[in-house]
Amino acid sequence: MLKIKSNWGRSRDILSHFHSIFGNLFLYCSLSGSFEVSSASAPFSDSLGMGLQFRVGEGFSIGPSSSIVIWLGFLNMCSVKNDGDTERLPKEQPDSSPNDEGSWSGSPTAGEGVVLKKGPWTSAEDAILIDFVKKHGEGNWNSVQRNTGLRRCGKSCRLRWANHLRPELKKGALTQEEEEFIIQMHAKVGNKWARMAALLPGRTDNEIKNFWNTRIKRLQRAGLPLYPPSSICSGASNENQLIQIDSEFCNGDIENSGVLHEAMNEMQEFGFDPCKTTIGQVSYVPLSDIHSTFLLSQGLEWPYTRSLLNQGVNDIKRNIESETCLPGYHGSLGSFVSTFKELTSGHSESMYGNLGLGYSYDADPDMKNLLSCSIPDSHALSHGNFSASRHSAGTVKLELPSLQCPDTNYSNWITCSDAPPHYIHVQSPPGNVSFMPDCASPRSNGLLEALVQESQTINCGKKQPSEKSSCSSAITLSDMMESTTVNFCTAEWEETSDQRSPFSQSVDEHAQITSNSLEEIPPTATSDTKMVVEQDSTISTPDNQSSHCPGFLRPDALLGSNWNLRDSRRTKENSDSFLALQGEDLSSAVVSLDSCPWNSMPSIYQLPEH
DNA sequence: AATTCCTTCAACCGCAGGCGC
DNA sequence: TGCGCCTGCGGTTGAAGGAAT
Repeated sequence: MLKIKSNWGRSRDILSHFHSIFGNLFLYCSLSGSFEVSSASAPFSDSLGMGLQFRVGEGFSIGPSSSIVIWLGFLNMCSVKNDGDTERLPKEQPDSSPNDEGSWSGSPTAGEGVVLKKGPWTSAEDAILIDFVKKHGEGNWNSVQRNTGLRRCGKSCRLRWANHLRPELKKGALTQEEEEFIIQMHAKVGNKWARMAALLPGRTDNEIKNFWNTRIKRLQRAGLPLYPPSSICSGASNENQLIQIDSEFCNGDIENSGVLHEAMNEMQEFGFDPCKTTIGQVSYVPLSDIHSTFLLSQGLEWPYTRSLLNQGVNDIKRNIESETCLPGYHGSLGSFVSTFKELTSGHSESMYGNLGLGYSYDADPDMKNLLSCSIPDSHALSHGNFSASRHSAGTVKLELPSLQCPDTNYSNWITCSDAPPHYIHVQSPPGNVSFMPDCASPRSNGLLEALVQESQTINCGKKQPSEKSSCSSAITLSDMMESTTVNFCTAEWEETSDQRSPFSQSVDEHAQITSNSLEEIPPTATSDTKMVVEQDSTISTPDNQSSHCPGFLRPDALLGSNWNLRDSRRTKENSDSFLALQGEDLSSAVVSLDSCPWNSMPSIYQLPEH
């Protein structure tokens, strides 16, 4: 960008000089923003709005006494309009302007064979785009190239406008409040950058994404948790609301859940004030993550510390012993959450800890199982950071931690109510989920590696110095990939005499959690851990076995858990009845956690075809 | 001062959904 | 229903600049 301040005569000389240097370029004079014209003669007086363009060396005139301050950008690739006449000039060949910013080679071509430019935008291009948007509004981006000659594809124009040229954009670094908001939002919605950006006026999804990626790299390196406990806590501070929402969900009236809609609307319309608002004040807490969020809100550490979790288990066991079922568990997840909160309330202090990356392989099967049960749909969930926001066929995409499935179809995760005896009803999200080796591919963004690394870090931190040496080599990614298949819930309605709908009975009638069952969770070792994903199927539980899990499991909650579920069977009629109940193609699973032959689950590589 | 490493961020890419024909 | 176009989203890349050596 050159600044030329001159009277007209000198300006013309200068422009001619540029012309001699750059050839038959187009010089673009933006009259917006930094461009200023102190005076101009008649021919240009009506062009003082936007996008004054002229061609070097051609007959333009301006009053000889005019003094112009011109910010010049060079636009050597497109034809420009001149006094309303669109002039299509012979194409400037890229190789004729090797010094031009951006790239030409391999660029896509527009309809007229115009080679589109790639690479950084020039201010001249910006001005053209701004001009176009001012005249035509946003949208119709592909017409930018057609109407202005700007040799940028529509997507590029849209991106440039959205990320850089929009007048409402905030410049500068994110504020502390905005960063906190992003962290909390990420804990809730995962990598939904656009959604976050919509709630952060003046910020772009790209900006937020870059912030997050930078942040996780930094924290990864430092071995710090991704989610500060305070962030998570505030993210679910309104427990009552969560439970209320949850209860309504559990009543099955999802679509008409006023609370849900209210919460959703509130989230979308609450007019987030980055200076004042924290996400904790927002009641947007999708059901699918209520439990995990709640648990995390208790500062529940993940990996859960053995002491805490043992304590929690013991508490639950005591309650189980006295009541057989979880007290207060009346078919509502929220109720269970309340129960769990009560059970763990005395230990919340010890719960506060590492909420971030860190799935501990320091197996404590009891607790992991327990807590896996408690977190039905969590991105951060099991390991604090795994997430699977997209369930593409056959694979789980390991995206960075969030506590929530962003595209949660809330109806997909209704659990707990009206399940038959000894069953835990689980609905898995659409699409099969598996844990495939490609998770460790470079495309996986290194998250798995990060996870492993984090776990090592944490484990090392917990161990005595003498143990650290072994710690570092305790788990490697390859180890994990080779030895770990994670069994997801595969379930089927047991062929019981009761052929009623699985939903015809309430959980509080049937959910039975016994201390015995808790103790029956097999000891685990990483090498034995398996992940199996099946969909639209159920796992049966022998009647003489009680489920360990109080009703809300979901597959990815088991990621990294040490559960190995017994072989599964499918009962079509039960599955069909479930689907009929749901009225949509949802996966369902009834999971029972009996004393299954833990190693009999098929690995994900042996998934039966559905 | 030169080089390497690291961080940041703008921009590209592929994909998916919506829409009109 | 299929196709093409447009738009939006999320993942990824690579250039630029700063920090470290």
